[in-house]
Amino acid sequence: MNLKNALFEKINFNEDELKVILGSFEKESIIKGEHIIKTGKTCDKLYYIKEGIFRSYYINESGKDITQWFFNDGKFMTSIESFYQQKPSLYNIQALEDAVVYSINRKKLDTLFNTYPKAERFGRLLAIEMLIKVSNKLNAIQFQKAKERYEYMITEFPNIYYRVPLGYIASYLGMTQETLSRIRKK
Amino acid sequence: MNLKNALFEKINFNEDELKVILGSFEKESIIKGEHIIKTGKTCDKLYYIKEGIFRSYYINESGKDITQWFFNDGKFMTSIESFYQQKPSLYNIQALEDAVVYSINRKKLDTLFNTYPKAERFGRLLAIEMLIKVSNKLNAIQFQKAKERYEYMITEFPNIYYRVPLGYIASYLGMTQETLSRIRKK
DNA sequence: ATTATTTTTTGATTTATATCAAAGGATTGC
DNA sequence: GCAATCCTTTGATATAAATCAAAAAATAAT
Repeated sequence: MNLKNALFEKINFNEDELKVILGSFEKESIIKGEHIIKTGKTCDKLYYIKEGIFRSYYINESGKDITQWFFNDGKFMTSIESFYQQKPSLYNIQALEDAVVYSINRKKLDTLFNTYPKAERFGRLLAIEMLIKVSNKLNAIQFQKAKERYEYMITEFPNIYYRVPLGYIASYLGMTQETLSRIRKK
Repeated sequence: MNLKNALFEKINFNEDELKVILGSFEKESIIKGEHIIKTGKTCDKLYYIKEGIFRSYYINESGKDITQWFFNDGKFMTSIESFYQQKPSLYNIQALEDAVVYSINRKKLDTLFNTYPKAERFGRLLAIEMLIKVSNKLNAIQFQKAKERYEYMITEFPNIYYRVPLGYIASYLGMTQETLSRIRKK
């Protein structure tokens, strides 16, 4: 899906609005393995993924790499609390495949929010959509057995689960890669 | 905190705006144990809690009562995906103490959103705030031991953890009440 | 192609927490 | 004030998943 359709899906922007909004984004190419934001830095951009897969992750106190979320094409992505509250990011975000994205910085986005109430609404709907997804993951993680968590993964990310390293999925689901490997065998 | 200050905390509404917005809310009293929304019903109201504590919960496939979230005074509360997407609620929300709330229905809120871009912005900031909190819980639940999860609870809900039944906290944290009881002993 | 590196699988053992069961405490209602 | 609920604690046992270790498979580099 392209950015225009992604915007249109939630809000009926008119042609003029679309022109300005689309014009505020810049195209970027990112190669596999590259980071768009690192822990400790303040994230200044919101991204729309045209092609590719990304993950957010952090290294915990015991040195383990923990994947927090996957972002695939057609979705918006940022280090939320860093971008919106302009404070250091707790997460790294890394491309898992060569990717093409459209980005907008905080300043330009604020201008859009101030100029077009519809843009503000789009932002609100996007936040709510993400909130519901995170809640769903929480429910899956909180009370389900390892096998059911993997089933949740397949439902939530049907286009991703077979494309990214098993270890990343395991930590995303709150289990070790050995456990996930054993589950997959069945 | 009162509703006016809660609004003012995020957005500099002017006097006229505040008057209309505050006038759109209705005061309600709810007694301990009562439900403001039940599973399967569509939630039509957003609440501001002036006094009291609430919890959202559901009964899972094996019949267990699982607390999903706690809401205390000074916070906004609703069954998010039900209220915003107008579909049946997955959760019940119940008062754990006698409570006083201010409520606004979806229709009136939409009018406010359409009339005052600042209200829309308030809605966006509220959604983001909640999103960050849910993410924090997810990180606590996903990779921490039972003891650390209880410490997260104390940090996130310093005014609640000693006021609600231990069983509710246990399921909120993804553990059994026996485990939580043993942790508390220390 | 061959080596080097990364990722996944498999096995043996340990551990945190769930489950089952029952006894104590604390509240609520009459 | 006593009975009836409800909530919390304690103990014994079971279990899902973590940990540790190493082999096998897949991918990338020379």
